[in-house]
Amino acid sequence: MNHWLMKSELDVYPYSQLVADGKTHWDGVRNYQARNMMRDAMKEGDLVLFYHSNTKPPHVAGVARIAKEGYPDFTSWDNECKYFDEKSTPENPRWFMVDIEPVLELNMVSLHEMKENPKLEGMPLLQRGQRLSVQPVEAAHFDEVLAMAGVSRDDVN
DNA sequence: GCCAACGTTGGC
DNA sequence: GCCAACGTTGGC
Repeated sequence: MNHWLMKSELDVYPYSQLVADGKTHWDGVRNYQARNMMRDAMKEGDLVLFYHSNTKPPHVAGVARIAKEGYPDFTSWDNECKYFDEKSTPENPRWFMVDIEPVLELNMVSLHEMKENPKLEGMPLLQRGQRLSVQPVEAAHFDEVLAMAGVSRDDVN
């Protein structure tokens, strides 16, 4: 199983909204690296750290799970949609998304705390200048973030 | 294929 | 609001 981190702006789509919705399609990603991960690497059942960006403090808010593997992002050919891309069509989709569902809300683990934790050294999220909204997470790092939130792997199975 | 200009992300 | 990082665009 692979592990991931996905960013969402708190005031755009918070973890609580994912809980309320029960499941959502992760549309609007328009970055090729992130697209490739969603299209090729994410597998159903993979676990995701759900991260709130653009808030104080930025933090991990919960665990989610890949509920449906990569498929074309239909908002990309909807010209009413802000994510419209004229180069993407149903016949030749340029952008992909996955579905995710909530698993467990976590006690907030702040970016600051994570930076202070030597066990998380090398985690992409903590690298200077990284901006990817979808990132891979090593299993050991994933477990350590869970530990910081006071839960264990067993709690998310 | 290079690279300057520009836009976006996102922490601070 | 600032600005570093970095992706994208488009002229050449």
